[in-house]
Amino acid sequence: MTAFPMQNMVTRKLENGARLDQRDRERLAELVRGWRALPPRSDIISHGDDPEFVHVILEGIACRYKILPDGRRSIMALLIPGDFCDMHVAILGRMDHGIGTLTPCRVVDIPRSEIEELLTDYPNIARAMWWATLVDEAVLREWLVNMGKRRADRQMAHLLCELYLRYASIGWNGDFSLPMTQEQLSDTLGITAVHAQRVVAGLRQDGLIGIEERQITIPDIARLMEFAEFDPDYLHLPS
Amino acid sequence: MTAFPMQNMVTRKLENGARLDQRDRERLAELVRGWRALPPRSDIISHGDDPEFVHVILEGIACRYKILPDGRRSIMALLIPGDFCDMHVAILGRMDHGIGTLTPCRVVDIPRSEIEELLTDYPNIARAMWWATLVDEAVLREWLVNMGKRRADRQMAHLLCELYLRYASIGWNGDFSLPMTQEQLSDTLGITAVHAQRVVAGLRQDGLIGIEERQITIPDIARLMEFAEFDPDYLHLPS
DNA sequence: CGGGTCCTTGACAGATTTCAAGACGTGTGG
DNA sequence: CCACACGTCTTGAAATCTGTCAAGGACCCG
Repeated sequence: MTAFPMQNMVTRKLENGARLDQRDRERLAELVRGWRALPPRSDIISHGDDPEFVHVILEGIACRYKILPDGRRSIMALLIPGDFCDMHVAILGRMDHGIGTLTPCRVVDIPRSEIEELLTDYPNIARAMWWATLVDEAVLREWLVNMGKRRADRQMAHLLCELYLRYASIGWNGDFSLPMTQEQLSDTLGITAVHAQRVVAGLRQDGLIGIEERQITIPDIARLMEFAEFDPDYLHLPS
Repeated sequence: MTAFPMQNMVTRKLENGARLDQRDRERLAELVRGWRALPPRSDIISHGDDPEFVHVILEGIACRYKILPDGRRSIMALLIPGDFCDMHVAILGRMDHGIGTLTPCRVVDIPRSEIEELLTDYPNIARAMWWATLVDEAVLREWLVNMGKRRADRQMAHLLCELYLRYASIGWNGDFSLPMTQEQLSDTLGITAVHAQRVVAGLRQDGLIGIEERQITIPDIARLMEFAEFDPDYLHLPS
């Protein structure tokens, strides 16, 4: 899961939500020109910030997270290439959570003024961005179901199916292999790292997932989806 | 928790998110003129619908929910007076979950065309509605943390604190008492009804909540908030 | 080599579910 | 008025899942 044509991730993602024309695509291509590289475990934006930039992931995996009073971390969203981190925080005024990298990332910082202009002058893009926000909300709802009602092994399987489809939806063409640690997965699913390891081991033993170079792979997505009772409806992808 | 000045619930709620002028208020007052009454356990809008109306709760409690393949119900949001049920589904195209009443409700149905007009001609209201959508998302994130990291008793306490503040934010002036059944609470927290009952009994024994006429009351909100480690930040209410 | 991160394993404790049964209140119909 | 059904709440005991604590191994990198 390394190099792949990254300029287009944003366009591909947004085209799932609205029809874009050539002018839209060119503007988006301009926007993501200058990027910066971030190491793992670094904050893209911190809790409490009143952000002047909108951030977009071009490569790598980041997350929304909160730290509890006792120091535990809760991951509430995974952000992959094409995802906007904090599109509409301006309306809320301040971040109520942090966003940080899990793997090495490439990130673009877009001044809020440019975004305002974008939303005004490019209605297709504006619509696509609201679509993305609403899908994020739908994903949160599904995670809530997942966490509330399913046991850890199905939960893990469900998360993997979602990521598989989300990567597919941005045109990811290589094999799926997930560069997340088991601790990161456990913070995402709301279980302990020890338990996450046992779950991974169990899924592997059942042949539902594979492990190559410490990364999870999916030998048979259909089987995994069946095990997870996965219904892709909530991702609102074009069929 | 019965009769209270209901026409203003919508205005009060939205005024937490944006400054409204007299013209905005008058338009909103017109919108919620005609309402209908719904008994408990009835759908306001069903999974899969492509809705032509936007629904607003004027009285009672409703919920977003999904039914799992095995028949269990998962409640992903509680909707109280002033809340818009399905404001922006038009962008997504179809409902990926259902919305149903938990108690008797009064609901307004607003044609989508009127909403479109509202969003165009009343920018303050449009902004307030996006604010509401983003707060809904923030609430979902907090629920995810709650469910993932806290034990059932704190979870229950946390939910009660949130509802207390949300009622306060729409100008609720009477005593807080919650007309939800323990089964409804359990579906919201992702625990079994049996366990929910034990948790409620425990909180009651510790004096953190009271029960009057089968409804939960809060004798000392400060103590309950402390127990729940509740931080109201995520509700983005004006301070 | 040393230090760090990550993965793995075992035994035990704790939280939550499951299954089963009964109590309580309310409304309906005989 | 009573009998009955129904939804809700309550309780107990056992099974199951998940967390906790503790330790060791694998791997990478300076």
